[in-house]
Amino acid sequence: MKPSIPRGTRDFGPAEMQKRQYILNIIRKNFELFAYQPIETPAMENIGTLTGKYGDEGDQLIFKILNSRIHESKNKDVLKKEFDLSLESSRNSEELTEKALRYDLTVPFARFVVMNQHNLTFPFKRYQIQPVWRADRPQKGRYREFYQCDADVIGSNSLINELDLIALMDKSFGELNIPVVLKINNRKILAGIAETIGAPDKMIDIAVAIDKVDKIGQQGVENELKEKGFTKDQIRVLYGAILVHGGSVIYGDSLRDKNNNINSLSALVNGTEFGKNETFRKGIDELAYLFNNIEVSDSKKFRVQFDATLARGLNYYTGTIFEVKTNAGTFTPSILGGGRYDDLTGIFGLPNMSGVGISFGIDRIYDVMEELNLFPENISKTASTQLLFAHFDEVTQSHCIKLAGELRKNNISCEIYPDVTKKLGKQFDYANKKNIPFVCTVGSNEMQSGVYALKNMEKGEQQQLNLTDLIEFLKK
RNA sequence: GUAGGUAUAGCUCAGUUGGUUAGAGCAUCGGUUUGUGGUACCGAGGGUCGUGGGUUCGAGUCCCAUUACUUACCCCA
Repeated sequence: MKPSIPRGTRDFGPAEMQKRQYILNIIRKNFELFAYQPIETPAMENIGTLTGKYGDEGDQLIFKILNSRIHESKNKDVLKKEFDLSLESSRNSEELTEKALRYDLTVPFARFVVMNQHNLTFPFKRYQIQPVWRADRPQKGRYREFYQCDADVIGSNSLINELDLIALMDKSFGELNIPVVLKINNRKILAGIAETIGAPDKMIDIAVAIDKVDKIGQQGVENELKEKGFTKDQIRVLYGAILVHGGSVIYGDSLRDKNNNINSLSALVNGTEFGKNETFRKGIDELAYLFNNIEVSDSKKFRVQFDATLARGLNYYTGTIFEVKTNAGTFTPSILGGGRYDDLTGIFGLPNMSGVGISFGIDRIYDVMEELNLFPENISKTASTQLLFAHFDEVTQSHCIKLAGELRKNNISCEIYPDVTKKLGKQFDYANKKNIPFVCTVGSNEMQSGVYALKNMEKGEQQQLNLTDLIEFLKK
């Protein structure tokens, strides 16, 4: 049988893992620095926990798990009926699939919070680093299994939490050395717009259409809106707010334009029909607060923009929404997403629990860093084995076991060439290929004298050292 | 769901208008070299050309189907 793995999934070899861990370590360190606490949840959830939270498109991308032992069911007639219905339309049948793989970390977190509400101190700040699964069609930067690194705080309405998360993003992307743009919007603004033009349930349609203005132009957006059933009048009013200001959907650009951001916000309130809508004004107020209070360490590396077209497909967002993209290179997918959800726990029976969080997508961060060549050069050498013991027979090999033990006591990473061979060349070649910088050759002479030959593989130099000196030398 | 592209050795790929026994580089193993690697030279193993059918005297090459992979749209990390 030819070995293979499901499409959209990947294996990671040692070289890739070293880079992935480099990214993970920076993010995890910052999560802890900002006082978020770790949790983990199961890979699978009961399917009812997940459905209905991600929007129609999202729900269809949930990986469902076929119930086991359906052949033992006593209700096969029901199963057959359910199966036939499932062939006709997209639906959930708990007779067939009562479990599913998690689609993100936020919804399982909300479920966790409700189940553990009496053991948690609120506001609760948690971080979670685990894989998620989506039944998407894989392509560049899009995987069916990938890691999310989430930081959320739940049980607090304060916009201080948003500022905290912005500082966390700034620091993390700064340390990863990725130049990024943080786009911010507020679902209340989108909701206010939808209410004003008399289509309160079509907020997502509006945002999705407007978001494409860069790609398909104003006319294209208009056509798409018409297709979605908007009238000419509605579209005209919409354009009044969204496109009139400089012809762009982006109002401010970076913190250096802080005033520009704020001015354009107030112009929206005072100069358009939308200003009369309370939800809209609330959204603008919240955004203005954030722009007035954002502090970032380096506004050249970390730019912040208000983007009125930023929508995000997930249903549960209600306030601030975040998205981060890199602005360098050709591969520029979103590498972080997040936002505020006012009532995600309500459906599980715990209302009035506002939360806000972000999710780093390390698989795409990896792809971006690879393209921009942002990994440190020495990354492959930093964590690898320091020394290989080469030998000639069973006697000298077993002597190496003792020596390796001594080195490991001193935290020196080393290994013994596992096969017995007289061919030193083979053993040196092995060290070479594994990037092991030192080889210690142990023959019968060395065993008797206690003085070993230590070779520096890079320089080709060799020196004679006893065990104590050997350890001292390698410790440096 | 829609539209493209690709499939030949472990890997990356050549393979001409259809024509003898399908090639190269890298990798692997052996040798030159039985206590010193990277280089060099010599040699070896490794292929039902994704699968099934068709056209033809003859198919890796042309046609049809099918599967897998891949890219873009949609949506998303």
